[in-house]
Amino acid sequence: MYSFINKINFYACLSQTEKAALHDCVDSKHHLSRGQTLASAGEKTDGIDIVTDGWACRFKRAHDGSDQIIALMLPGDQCEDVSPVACPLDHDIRALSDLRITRLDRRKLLSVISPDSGLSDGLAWSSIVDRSIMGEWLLNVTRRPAAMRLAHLLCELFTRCAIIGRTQGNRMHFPLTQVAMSESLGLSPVHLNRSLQLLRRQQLVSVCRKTLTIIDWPRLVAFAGYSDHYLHTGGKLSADLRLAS
Amino acid sequence: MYSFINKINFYACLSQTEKAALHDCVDSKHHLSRGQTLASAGEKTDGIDIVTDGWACRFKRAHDGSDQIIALMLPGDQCEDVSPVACPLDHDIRALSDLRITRLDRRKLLSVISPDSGLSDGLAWSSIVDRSIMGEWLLNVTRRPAAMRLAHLLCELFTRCAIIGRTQGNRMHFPLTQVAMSESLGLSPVHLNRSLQLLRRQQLVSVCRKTLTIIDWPRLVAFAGYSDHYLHTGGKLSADLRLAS
DNA sequence: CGCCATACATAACGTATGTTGTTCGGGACA
DNA sequence: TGTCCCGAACAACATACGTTATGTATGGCG
Repeated sequence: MYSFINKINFYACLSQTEKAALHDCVDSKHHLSRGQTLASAGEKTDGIDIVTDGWACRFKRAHDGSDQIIALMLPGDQCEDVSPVACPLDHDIRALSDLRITRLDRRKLLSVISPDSGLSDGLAWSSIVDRSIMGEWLLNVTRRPAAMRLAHLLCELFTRCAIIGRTQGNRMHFPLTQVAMSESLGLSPVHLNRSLQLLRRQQLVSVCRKTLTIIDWPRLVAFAGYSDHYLHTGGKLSADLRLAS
Repeated sequence: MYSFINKINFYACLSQTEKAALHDCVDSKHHLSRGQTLASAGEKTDGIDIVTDGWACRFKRAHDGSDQIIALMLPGDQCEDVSPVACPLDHDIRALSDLRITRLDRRKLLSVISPDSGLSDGLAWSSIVDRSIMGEWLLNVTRRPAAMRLAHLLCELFTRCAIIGRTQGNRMHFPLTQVAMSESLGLSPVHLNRSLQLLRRQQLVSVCRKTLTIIDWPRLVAFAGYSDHYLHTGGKLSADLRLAS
């Protein structure tokens, strides 16, 4: 829940009353273990589920049975849009690690949002950023070679973790397996492995034991051709990210 | 403008007053010719631009100078989200044909939307569908081989044109060049040409003189592994699409 | 300590797709 | 009617990435 408030607050300033109101919208809390399905295509959920701890992903199954991850969900991310309509999902959501979920009451939440408030703006921003990320992923998988693609994903994830205050210096908890990364990037697990080794050999990052360490942030950014514009950070993170080098 | 109302009305029922109110939100109208830039990355637009005639695209430039189209915009599609925040674009928008644009006043539009109205729901749906399309594109470019990818795109575009009432039987106006298609699908122009020829040889479609003709809709759908679930048509188009075979 | 499951690494080989360059045909325009 | 030019077609070649197969760590657990 605090990750969620952190994230919304990052994009638009929330008042104390709004923060309290959000807590009042909590309907229930759940735990899921790694690999479990959170929601399936076709389902309509009445509430709004928030990832409060752990990572999850949205994915689609392809004609050949392989899965493509179309979005990674970090703490603070929502499973559904905060919108008046409860739309049936067109994809599945799966836990990539053990997960804590907080379910908000959709009606209550909608009633709490007053126009021109920080909350209203923050939710709008969050939705826009989610979409921007998909656009950047589209560019990533179509135009960048494997290693660059991977580097770009790592940059994005490090930035997103910084936004919700989950980085420690140049390190962060990183529950993705190589298979999950390959499914995100449209690569085979083998080729992802090769690419990861390349980044390691170049002394750019190290990924091991569920920990991602950024060895040389400026060079990693250059290698990936990364810019955090599409995350709409507004430069608010430059200090945190400099720490990472 | 009518395409826009058509589209919103397809997803949620608009009252006569709401339709009239939308007309009142019109701020100005513009013409653009093919190739012109509608909006550039970093720009914030105060109004909401609607494509009323012609096609446009959102695209991003890659490190090697090539362009990736991340969304195709048909009549009725919006350039910006109808949200309280005017967010700087993270990509460019370009006219793929001669274009007519209608600009709505954001503040007026927002004030016209009452909660739990058809308009409110329709706009929410439209935004959800835009996002779903991106998710499907992500699957398309990463997991499907070239010809299947192309077939899938053609199915999608035919469905979207049917939604706004711009198909004639098994035909539709189709302003995309092969280069534009290749930029949408993450293929080289040459390989797109090969794929298009394959679909033609298989007697599935014919694309010529800016017209797309569906020769065999059921087989095209099967070949593409297409389902319009992600467009949330709710089966409302089955009649129109049967016409296409 | 030994068993097993899972994740990660490496190699050999095949193939889908990209690249370069050339040719062709049909509108636009003089 | 001829000329120009853009979009489309085609061929020869290059390569990045996928596939299959097998080997190596690591950690949980009785």
